[in-house]
Amino acid sequence: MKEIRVRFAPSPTGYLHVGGLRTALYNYLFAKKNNGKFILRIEDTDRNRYVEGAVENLINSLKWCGLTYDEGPDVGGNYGPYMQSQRLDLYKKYAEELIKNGHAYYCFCSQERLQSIREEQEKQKVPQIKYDKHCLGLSKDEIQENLMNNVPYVIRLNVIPNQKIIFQDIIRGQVEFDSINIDDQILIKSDGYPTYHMANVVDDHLMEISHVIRGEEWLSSTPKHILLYDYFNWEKPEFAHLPLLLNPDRSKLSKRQGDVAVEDYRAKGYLQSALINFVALLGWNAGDDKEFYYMNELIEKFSLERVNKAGAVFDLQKLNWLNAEHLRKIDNIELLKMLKVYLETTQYSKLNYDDEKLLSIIEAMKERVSFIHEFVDNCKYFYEEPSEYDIKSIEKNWKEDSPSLLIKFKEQIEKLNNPQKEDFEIAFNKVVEELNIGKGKLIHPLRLALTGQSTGPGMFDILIILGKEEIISRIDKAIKTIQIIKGT
RNA sequence: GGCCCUAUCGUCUAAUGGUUAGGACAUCGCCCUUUCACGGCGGUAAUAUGGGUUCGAAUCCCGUUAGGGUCACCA
Repeated sequence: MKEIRVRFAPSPTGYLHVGGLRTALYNYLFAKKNNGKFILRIEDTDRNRYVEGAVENLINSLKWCGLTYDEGPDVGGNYGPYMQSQRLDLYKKYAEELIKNGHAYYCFCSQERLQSIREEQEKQKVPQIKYDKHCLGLSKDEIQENLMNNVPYVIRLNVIPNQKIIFQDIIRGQVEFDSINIDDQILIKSDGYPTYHMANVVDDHLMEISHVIRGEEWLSSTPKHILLYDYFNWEKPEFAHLPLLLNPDRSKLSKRQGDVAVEDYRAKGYLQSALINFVALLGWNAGDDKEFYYMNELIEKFSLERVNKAGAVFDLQKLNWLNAEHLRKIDNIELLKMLKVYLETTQYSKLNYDDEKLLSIIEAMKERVSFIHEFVDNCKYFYEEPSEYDIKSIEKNWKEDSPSLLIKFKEQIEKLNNPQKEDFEIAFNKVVEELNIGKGKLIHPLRLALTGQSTGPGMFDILIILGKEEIISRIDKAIKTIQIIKGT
């Protein structure tokens, strides 16, 4: 059997789009599943859109996602170079071959003439605006003369009209087009660079790509590619056109309506395993109820036949849920490393908490967060004393006798020497029993005094993390501050 | 506008001619917990529409509607 070879072929626009990530991922999964090769090819044939550092950025995002490729610009391979801008001679050579066979021709028409053709056709309301094949009628001598005089030219595909072009798409089944609707596509631009269609077909052939897996936006240009394969007399690859990723309003996923770059999600603290899991499920499922996947499981289960036809809305809520799920599966030692990295970027970088303390924060918060940064943002009271107290909680939980209860509790704490979690528990119970009150009467104002809010981990987890001295000082401060707030 | 693709809960989807149309996210309620979260249980919620074919249609066919893609010397 022929070797499976697939490619991800982005143009370097500056970042990796999540739609591109999904395309890359499906290519990767398909290759790995079938013991094939996954190739990265950079389609940088538009000199006007050159962006400094775009390729490096793309490669970084791909690597962060764990999509390692077998061949590519920075890793090499037997089919290189993998940057189209370094393959210009090849495209030229094949275009000239097409000219010899009559399947392509030189076109010397100016932009102005093309413009006026278009306007004229628009006026006449022709169904499909097309080039009028004017230069196809040029004699050999005229062409020679133009070339000698360095008249700028492009090379166009000579499309024969009224032919049915039929191909099988793995996802969509049979798709039919009529060549009457296909323009004499430019193959080589006047700057000598190829257009997408030319470069793509030549490279896919030369690189022995077995399956072209790409976004649906390419479906309607596939007949052009089919024509090229036929005119070259080359064997065609299999095609699979993936459904699009959509905004919540069902338009094509765009920057205007949220983040589209992989690096944005990375910067916001999304885990790569969660992003991959989420994106994999946008348009594919294994046919069962499983939704939590790691990459190796995706590889095992993936098949193109189970990819959906309809576009999928990129739903942040589900991504957030998956992120939390993935986060909870990470062991605490690993979380500790991640938390320390994050802390370095915050105002608390000079706190120098020891690992034991950070580990207990992780332990206390793990079921309550969806992101690493929430080990800090959702419980700042572990890193600094509260600067304000939740007003609703004051109204609800701060009673006349709250200060005296807290003072009683504080007195018990002051007696403790190097207290452990159980000691706090004993001290707490002692106060409650002596005063013969419900636990809530003390727990609520205590939580408010120590954290400034009414929600969070168990009280004794908070106590042990804060420690004796901090508890005492926070109780003192809270009593003073809240009395003032209540007074006004 | 031409051509092409698509259409199941708000969202992601399952059901490839016979199911009380299933699951997940979100949402609502209850339980657990003297907080919150996690967890458990339950509820609301879908086959766009009109015709066929068939004993039987979400599923096959045709029309309509709606959405999307594409029609560049961009990819």
